[in-house]
Amino acid sequence: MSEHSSSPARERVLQAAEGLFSERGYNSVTLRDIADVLGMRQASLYNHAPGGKEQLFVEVTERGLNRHRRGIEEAIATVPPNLRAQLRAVARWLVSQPPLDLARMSRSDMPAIDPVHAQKLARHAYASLLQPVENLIQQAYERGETRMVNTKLFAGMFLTAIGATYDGNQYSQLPVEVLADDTIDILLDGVYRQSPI
Amino acid sequence: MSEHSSSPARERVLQAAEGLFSERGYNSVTLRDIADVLGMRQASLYNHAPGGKEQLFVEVTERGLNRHRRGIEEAIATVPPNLRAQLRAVARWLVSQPPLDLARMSRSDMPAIDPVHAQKLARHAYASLLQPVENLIQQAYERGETRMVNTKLFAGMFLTAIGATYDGNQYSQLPVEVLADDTIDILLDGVYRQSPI
DNA sequence: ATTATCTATAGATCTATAGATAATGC
DNA sequence: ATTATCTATAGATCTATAGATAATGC
Repeated sequence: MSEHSSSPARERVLQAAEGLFSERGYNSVTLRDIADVLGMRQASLYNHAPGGKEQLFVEVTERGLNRHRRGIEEAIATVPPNLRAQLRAVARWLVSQPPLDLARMSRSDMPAIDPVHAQKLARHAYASLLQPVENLIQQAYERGETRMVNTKLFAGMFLTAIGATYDGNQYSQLPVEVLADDTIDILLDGVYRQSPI
Repeated sequence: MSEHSSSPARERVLQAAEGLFSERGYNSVTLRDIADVLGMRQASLYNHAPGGKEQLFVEVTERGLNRHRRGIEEAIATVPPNLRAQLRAVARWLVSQPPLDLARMSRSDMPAIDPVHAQKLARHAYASLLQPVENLIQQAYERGETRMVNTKLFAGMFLTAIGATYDGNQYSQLPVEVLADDTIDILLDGVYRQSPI
């Protein structure tokens, strides 16, 4: 809970680590990879993270989740209480950040670290990412905007779909914001010409 | 292209390797992990895959992609030419198989192997998974079932959403088939009470 | 004085190879 | 006879620690 006024050097280390872990995952990133990005020696990282690789991962992941919680909240606050506008705002925030891969985190990263840390991160990820989106869809239902829907399922679909907006469509010319909007249109309107009730 | 009449022992090795690689990814699985599952020594794996870890990964990934191409094709062949029925059939096939994580493959697994193999696998994945789903949505559009939509985007959303059906909703009691059907309903109908044109 | 880096290296783990032994399939 | 396993081990890589040197911040 401490706000840890990181030195500039430490801040650079954390950012490099977050970028790499977020892209490739815990086991695919070595301390040497992180040091190389920074142009320093692997051993020097221990000055900033005495707990080593796992501490570094847990710390940058928690930081990232906190930033997302705030970023998502602020994104929502800037738009009217309308599901499409809210999801677009959240999506714009998400694509401005290092990639999120919840599936990889839960299948690959979490099993590699101390179960106590893993459980804490899993709860943190739920509270920071899934819960806020679940709330949006729930409130939209209460406003009468949407039909009844499994909110957890919808939140998961939204986050993984936006998180995957980067790759796969990397050759598509279109800016990620447009892809994100198209993704949201599918989630909200579906693809049928007209809803066949 | 050879159909390689694997011995039963070799077959067991490939299945164990596929299960682990598919769940955790290339870098998070060691040859010892695979050998442990089989109750044998790590060095013994080289009898079945002289090319070592990378050969094992490439081989089981290609095998898996071929199996998917066939499985998807057969799933489609069993149902009428209707998008919802087709996607449900494909989803039932997918959730019966080891998990697919295209995002992790492209961000984490591919960068870890020989670029020549990576490129080959990427094309293979496109042809076996994305292309067939793109065809379904394209044909549905031509039949007048759906509105105009970015087919690559839709195919990616469908595959990642179904692939993520396992985790996240693992506490939801509901069987994966029901979750998959709900996922498809969202992709086809959206979540709005009625499509607001 | 403290923080940030370095070099050097120990210890663990991982992939891969060599060569011996056991199991299997004509 | 061939296939499948084993033990033993080399060589590479990775994490982490110790202790020296350089940079920074009062």
